[in-house]
Amino acid sequence: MVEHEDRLSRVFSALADPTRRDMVARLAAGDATVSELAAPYDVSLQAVSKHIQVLQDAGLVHRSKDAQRRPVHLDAEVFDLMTKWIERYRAQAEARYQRLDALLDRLQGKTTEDEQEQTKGAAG
Amino acid sequence: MVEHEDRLSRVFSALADPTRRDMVARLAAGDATVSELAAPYDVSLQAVSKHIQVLQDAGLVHRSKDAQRRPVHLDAEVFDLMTKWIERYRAQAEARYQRLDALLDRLQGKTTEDEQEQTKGAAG
DNA sequence: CTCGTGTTCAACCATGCGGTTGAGTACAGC
DNA sequence: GCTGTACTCAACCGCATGGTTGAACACGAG
Repeated sequence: MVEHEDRLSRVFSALADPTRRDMVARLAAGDATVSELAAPYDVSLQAVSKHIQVLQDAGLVHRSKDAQRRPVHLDAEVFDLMTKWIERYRAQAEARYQRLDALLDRLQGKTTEDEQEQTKGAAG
Repeated sequence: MVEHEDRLSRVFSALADPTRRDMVARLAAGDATVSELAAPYDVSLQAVSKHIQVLQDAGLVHRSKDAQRRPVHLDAEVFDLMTKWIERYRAQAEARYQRLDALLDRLQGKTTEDEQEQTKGAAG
């Protein structure tokens, strides 16, 4: 029913498979046909074809036509989607961590009111 | 029992679920207990508990103890793992794309026997 | 000790996914 | 027009996963 998984989910999901990640890694070095991609793995061509379909559905690659061959090309722009998501929350988490760090610093001084004078907010 | 999936696979896999991504997003704003995390979703507490387990197995979070509560804390360092992987291949792909671009510049005027339609919108 | 709260464990079910094999499609070469 | 090559489609299988419910565990408060 819920076939309409959002893009990010499809991208992460596609990259969750080691074989598919390896394919992407190799495609980063240049386009490759299905059989070329399949060569290193001990699986059927059909399985590889399916993997490519998954990558394509995630928008990570697209296939063109060259006679019987179907050269696969990496579309690296989708990476931005992930990177943005990751960076957003990492930054948030890190900022929070630093605030907490500073807060702990301040609380440390607050136990003895005298030490409040120590301005250690610049630390870090 | 191939439970020994590599780290990267577990991270990508964990983040492939929208609910789990949302949890991570909320955890970036600060720690939360299981019930707090579960509140917005229309699923059982047990389901949420399982999600947290998945995130934990991926090294994205860890749980501490506070009486009966199990505050969940985001471990954002794992993001680096992904970012590094992504950046590595994106850079490679982009470099290649630029080389190809330069090559095409040089070959300009020389048409091959098989004209390919460039449906690309070029660089964003 | 008992009770309530917060969470996990266990069993179960439906769906999805990675793999297979077998058949079908598309194209180049003889 | 056959034959071989490159690939996809379709059906099937086993297992992992996300969900459920019900029981169990851990702990603080009476």
